[in-house]
Amino acid sequence: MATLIQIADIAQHAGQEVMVRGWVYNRTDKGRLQFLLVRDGTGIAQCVAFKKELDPGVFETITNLTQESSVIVTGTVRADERAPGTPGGFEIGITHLDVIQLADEYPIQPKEHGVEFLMDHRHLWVRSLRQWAILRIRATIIRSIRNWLDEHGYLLVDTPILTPAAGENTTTLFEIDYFGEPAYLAQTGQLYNEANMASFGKVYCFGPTFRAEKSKTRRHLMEFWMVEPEMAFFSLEDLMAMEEEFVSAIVQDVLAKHRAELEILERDTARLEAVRPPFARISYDEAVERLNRLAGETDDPERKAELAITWGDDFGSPHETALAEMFDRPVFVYHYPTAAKAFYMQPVEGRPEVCRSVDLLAPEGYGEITGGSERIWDADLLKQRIDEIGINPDNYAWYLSLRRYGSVPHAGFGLGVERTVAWICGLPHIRETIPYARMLNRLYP
RNA sequence: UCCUCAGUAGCUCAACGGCAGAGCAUCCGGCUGUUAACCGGAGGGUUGUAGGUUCGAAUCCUACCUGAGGAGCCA
Repeated sequence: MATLIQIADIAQHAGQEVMVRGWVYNRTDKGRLQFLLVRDGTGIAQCVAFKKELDPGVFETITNLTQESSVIVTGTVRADERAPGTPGGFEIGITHLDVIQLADEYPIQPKEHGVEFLMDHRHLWVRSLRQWAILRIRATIIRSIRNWLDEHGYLLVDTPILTPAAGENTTTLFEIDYFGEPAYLAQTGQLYNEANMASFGKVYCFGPTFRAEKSKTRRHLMEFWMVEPEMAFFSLEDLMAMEEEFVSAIVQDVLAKHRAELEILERDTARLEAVRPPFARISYDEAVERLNRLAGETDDPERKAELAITWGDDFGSPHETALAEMFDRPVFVYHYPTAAKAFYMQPVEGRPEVCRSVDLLAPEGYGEITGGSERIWDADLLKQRIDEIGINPDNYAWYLSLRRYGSVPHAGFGLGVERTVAWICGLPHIRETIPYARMLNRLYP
């Protein structure tokens, strides 16, 4: 009796009679010889059918198989270095095959397609080898994030998705009708995290966040996943020390578990091996200097204009890319101008024009993957900042009150999962890092 | 929102003012080691939409729609 196996484990079954349940990834018709590539979710295996070795009806069935038909294959595993697949090197000599459903003509072929077509067929595209590799790595990244935090004393405390008021910026909120009242999809769990950290010390929230920004770039989604740790008694220096350990652990975990997937994606893993503490730390002041020095050194006027920056401006993506290229691993940029950052960030002592904030820029042009800060913990200062930027303090009454009941210095940050996946996988666009991307012009499927 | 580019067969593209084409996919035939197999044959089109210029428009012009790349904003 054939043993049901997973293709990932095919090497352990050499010489055995096995059964594989899955989908026909591709078929090559050589007349009296048929090659099937069958996927089962764990991998892809080549299955070979010789006409003279099979019942004529079964062989006929195989020659009529269409791409993505669902099948149960029975056969004998043998090592063969010619056999393609994942893991590959082994193939199944078919002795029997049952068709569960003969697939209609499948729209996605094993060849190049346009982006729009693939995104319209995302529900099928996720079956493709590249997408399979990416989404498996995504799952590991998420698991790795949670494992690291859970093992280091951080408590998962969920924050609401339906919220009564703005987290940061009212123009980028999705508004919904909450029984006649306006409500908004959360764009951060941070304010709630600040309440929760006073109960548990070190907390994190992890869920989808929503931003109605009309941005149309390779690094933006309307719905994306973010993990946000928040820690009591943490300074900016503590935050950077924690972040570099955390991010390095995620990268090293993916390297340890997904060599095959990274190879499918043709990722240069040497760049990932380098991601270990310590990461470089440069101040915003120094970053501006470095950028202007670089702009001064270049002869290309277009490039010069792109890199030049006046103190006080936030970095654009050419700036982030140029800064990140100066280092072989992620780099921290800290003490941003207060005016360019959110209202709740702690000003630097004696220099209130900059704040105790830090962004982590990924290498290879992947830009900002985390953003964090020390939070203002003094009640009067926080109230003053809220008044300065002109938001309604009534909406923040509970948040402000946290500063009256045992307020402590604290800090936290948010890490964008999709940007992290794009960086680790070496993808040019964030749309492939999430199963069903929600973008400016994309809500289907 | 701005700038640039592109929409032609199911898919990827060619034809750039004068007969609407190819490869892949599909269907039929051939092939016992294919790696996006190969060889022969067949079917498949309101050239994004609307208007204009012209004897004649896929091709030139205008508007709109859709998408891509970049910018801004951000994780």
